[in-house]
Order: sequence, then structure tokens, then C-alpha cells
Amino acid sequence: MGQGMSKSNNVYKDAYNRCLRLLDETRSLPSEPELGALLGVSRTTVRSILARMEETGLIAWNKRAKTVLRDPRPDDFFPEEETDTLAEIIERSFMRRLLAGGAEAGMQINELELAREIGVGTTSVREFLIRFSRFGLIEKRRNSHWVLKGFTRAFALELTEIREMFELRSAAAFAALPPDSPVWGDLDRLEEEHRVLQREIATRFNAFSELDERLHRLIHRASHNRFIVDFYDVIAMIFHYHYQWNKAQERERNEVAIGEHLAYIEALKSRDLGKVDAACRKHLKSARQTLLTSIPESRPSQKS
Amino acid sequence: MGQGMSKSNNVYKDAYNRCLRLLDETRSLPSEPELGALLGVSRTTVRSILARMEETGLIAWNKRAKTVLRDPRPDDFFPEEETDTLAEIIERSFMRRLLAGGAEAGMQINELELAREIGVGTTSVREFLIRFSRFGLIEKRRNSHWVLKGFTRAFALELTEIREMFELRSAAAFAALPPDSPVWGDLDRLEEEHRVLQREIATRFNAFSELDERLHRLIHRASHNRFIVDFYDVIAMIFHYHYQWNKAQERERNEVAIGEHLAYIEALKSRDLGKVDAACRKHLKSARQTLLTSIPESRPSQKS
DNA sequence: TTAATGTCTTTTATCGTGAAAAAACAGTTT
DNA sequence: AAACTGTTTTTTCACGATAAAAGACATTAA
Repeated sequence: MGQGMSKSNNVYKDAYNRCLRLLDETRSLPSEPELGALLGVSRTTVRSILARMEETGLIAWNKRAKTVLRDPRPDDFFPEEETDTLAEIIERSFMRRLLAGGAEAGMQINELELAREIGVGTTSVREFLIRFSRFGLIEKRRNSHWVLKGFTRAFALELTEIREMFELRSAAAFAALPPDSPVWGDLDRLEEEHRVLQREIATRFNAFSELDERLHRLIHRASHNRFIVDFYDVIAMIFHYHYQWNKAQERERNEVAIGEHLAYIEALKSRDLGKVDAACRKHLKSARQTLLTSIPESRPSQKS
Repeated sequence: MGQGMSKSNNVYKDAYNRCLRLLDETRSLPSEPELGALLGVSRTTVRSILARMEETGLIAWNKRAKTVLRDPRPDDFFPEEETDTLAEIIERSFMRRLLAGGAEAGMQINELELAREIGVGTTSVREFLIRFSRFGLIEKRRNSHWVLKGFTRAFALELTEIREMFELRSAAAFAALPPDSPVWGDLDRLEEEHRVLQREIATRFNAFSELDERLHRLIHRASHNRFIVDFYDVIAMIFHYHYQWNKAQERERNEVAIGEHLAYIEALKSRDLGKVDAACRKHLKSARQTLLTSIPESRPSQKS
């Protein structure tokens, strides 16, 4: 499956599914440009969506009038797996391979083999690898193959070293922001969400990772430095897969982290640089610890 | 020109030219694998080179015997411009456009147009843009075009902020290296080269940029952190084009910088963290100043 | 028996092509 | 006139194909 087709219409399918959810709420849909803005797609795609909705009897469509005729049924939706970007598909396959063991550091990566295995063209794999290379896990040999550097202890230490540098600086910048800055409102909302989650921790503990990312991104943004902000992508990627992979004591870990976050938020709100620094360090230290314990210790490799 | 061909043989041509220079020094060439290692290419390419050298009467080639028959003439060399990588060609064209004015921040970048203008396929341009994006000068709109963020004052400030963080840390790590580390030898050699250049500054002042890069990379490597080491690519790229572009007071600037480097090296050798910190800060401050003065001040842009 | 050369296979780099999606343009409706 | 819909053009995304380059295998010389 998947071979031969030039380009999948996942943008359309995903937008279609999201548009279906919109149908529940209204009796008629807005104008085409408005829908496009809402769904984050072009009018061309919006019109394809509307055309199909008309066809399947979900709406009556005549120029501006787009009346909802019936509620969407489960089988109106496109299957989830057809809404993924090629890049997402490739990343998932690649990470699965990488984490599913047998991925020794130094191993070489074969574009053609990867492409065949995943069932996509080589160009997409190449582009993925180039994009992925900024995470520091792979490296290109000129005119030749890619080399896997491995998800090792060294990697985790290097990653967290930078993270700590960047976040301490961002947190200090955050605390120094003027009281009328909109970030304080964002922070209050995040604090409230943390409290809610803290109460419901028994049932919703896996909702933490999203909250975690939102808080740290908010703080990093205060640095007003694109390199710092962009670096959070590396951290987010690693933690995303790390969360999926290491489920041991997830509830306890997250409960502790929520507590640290609340103390961190408290410190930020106090705008006392000493407190901010302390709370930030404390949380980052335990985040590093969590990451490190989930990495299997390997034979120490020779320094070149 | 350039259209229709699938892949240029620039690897071969570049290696051929480098091999010609080898011919001056010996009466006979080493084995094929050895030559490959020397030139950094595969045996396949080595054999193509040898085949042509035999054809043009430069060598007599029979199995292991590769006797040099005559010295290479200027017209034996392939033209310089045929030895460039596609990536280099694209980067140069792109940077020329970017620096040659008319490149306002916010302007959108068109892959197809770029490809047509340079005379290459879209795939290569796409791959270049993805690779280039890590420099923080461009940004991708999902499913759509790239946006130029511009070589602005803000960019320079963000870049130098990170640079200073990373280099201060690396310099401290460098100074803490044990006395038997090979880096001290490297540092001594660099110091000597600096002294030589200082004496010949009147005639060879443009040789500084290469020395600059070597010193800073040596220091950054002491961090043993791939993210820090990799970040120097961003700095190197910016300074590379900056040097080409801003020739004002080049000699004076480089003369000052050499002095700062020597003081910096001195401090490192003293292994006194206070001195290292001071020398490093001083040099980075003037490097930042140099970069900043070369950026035309634009209207302050609105914060989103 | 090691290390070279000779030959064959696989992989990478790059292009042209075509469908999906965006964007631009032109005509309508409020 | 402003904002919409209908239509056409352009651009992005992804593929298969092919030459360059790398790499693997087989053979031969020292």
C-alpha cells in the first residue's frame, strides 16, 4: 500500500475531520475564507471539503448558504491514519526503529532501505533526515550514508546542559517582564490548569506532558531569542518519545513534576530572581534525573 | 546550461584537481585505497582519476605501477567552478540575493523561482532551504512558502547572545583541561600562526578569518557538547559572508582581533578562570560590535 | 596470507513529472 | 465598496528514474 501515488491528500482529510466536529456546534457554516482561516487551509481545500459534505448529505450548499442537514456519524470521518503527514509517518517509523533496540551507536542509516521499509519515496526520507539531523542524533558523512550517534547517556547530558543554560536565562528574563505583560495572564491560566490536574491526578496523569510543554515554551519565549525558542523543539521531541517509552512510575513522576511546576510558577510570580533561579534549578535537576534513569547504560565509548 | 543533467561529477573533478597537486611531489602514486583515503573519495572515483591521467599522458598506469610522466600544466586542471557542490552553488546564489539588498524581512521565498533562477531542480533547493533553516534566517509556513526573517540587528543580537554563553562556557572548560591534553599543542601552534600573521599583517590580513574560525572551533570543542559545537556552524556561516561583504577597515579590525586572540590564548594558557573570562568577554564584545556596525539599521519592526 | 587490482552491485544525488494545495484573478452578491 | 463565490494559475510535495559515487565481492599479485 501507499506506492505509486504522487501526493496524499492528508491536508484535506484532516481538515475535513476537523470541519465535521465544527458541524455539531452550528446550524450553518461561515464563508469559505473564514472556514479556511479557522481550519488553517486554503480556500481550495475548503471547497473540496464542502463539496464532499454536500455529496454525503451533511450540508446543503448553495453559494453562501451552507446549511447543516444532519449530525456527522462516526463513519463520516476519515480514518485517523490517513490524516497524518508523510513527515509524521516517517518520524514515527524512524523513532520506533531507534527506540526498539538494536540501534547501536555508530550504525549506519540507509536512505533507500528506510524508504522501502516505510513505503515512501527516497526524497521524503532524505528531507526528513536533514530536518531530523538538528536534533543531534544522526550525522551525515559527505557523499555517503548517515551515521546514528545513538540515544545515549552522553546525548542526554549534552541536551540537558543546554536546556539548563537556556531555561535559567529565560526564566530570569520572564521574571523581569513588566507587570502589564500578557504573559502573566498566560501564567495564571497555566497555574490554574496545574491545580485542576493536581486534583484529578489519579485519572488524568498522562495529560501532564502537554501542560509541561506549554509552560516551558511560555518561559522560553521570554528570552526573545529564536535560538533558545527553537532549541525547545529538540527537548520537546526527546521528551515526547521518552514519555511514550518510559511508563515506569509515570503517575508519581508527574505528580512530583506538577508540584515543582507550581513552585516554579510561584517563584516567577514573586519576581524574585533568587527564588526563580532556585525553583528552576530544582525542577530541571529532577527532569534530567528522570531522563537519565530511562537510558540504558552502555559500555563507555572511546573518545576519539 | 546545466539543465537536463542528472548529477554533476564535481566530486571527481575536485579530487582530480587535488590529485594533480600531489603529482608535483612524487615520482609515483600510491595504491588505489591509499589514494582514496588521501583524497577522501571512493576507489571508484580514484580509478576514474587515474584513467584520465593515463589518457592525458600524465602518468603511465599498469596495475600497481603508476609512474608520473610529466608535471601537470595549468590546462590539466578542471575549472574551479566545475568543482563546486550543488549545495555550495545554491548557498552562494541565495546569500548573494539576500545580501544584495532588496531582501526585506517578511518577504516570501519561492522554491520554484529560486530553482529556475539558479538553474537547478526544485529538490535541491528544498533540501538547501531545510538545511539552511537552522541558521534562523528563514522559516517555513506549513504547506506553504518560506518566509525570510532577515539579516537584522535583532538576528545579530540573538546570535551573539548565544555565542557568548557558549564560548564563555567552552573557554572555562578548555582552561580546566589537563596539561597532557593534546589541545595545548594545538593552541601553541595556533598562537605561533597568530604571531606570524601579526608580523605579515600588511600583506596577508585577509588570512585572518580562517585562523579565527580554527581558534574558536578548538575552544568550542572543549565543551564536549555537540549542540555547542554545532552552533559554531551558524556563527561561521554568518561571519563568512560578513567578511566578504563588509571590507571597511578590514586590516585594522583584523589587527585588533589578532591582538585580542593572543591575549585570549595567553589567558587560556594561564588556566586562570578569571583571566580567561575577561579575555573572552573582551574579544566577543568587539566581535559583536564589528558585526553590529555592518548591519544597516532598519525601521524598528512591531512586536507581534 | 595480506593487500592490492578488477568487476559488479548498491546507494546517493539530482532531475523531470504530476497530483494536492495554495494563491491569484475575475466575476457576483450584499 | 467590501466581501463573497467561481475559475485559473502557480507552487509545493512526493514519486520514479538515472548518472555519479560508494561499497562489496572476486580475483590476482607480492
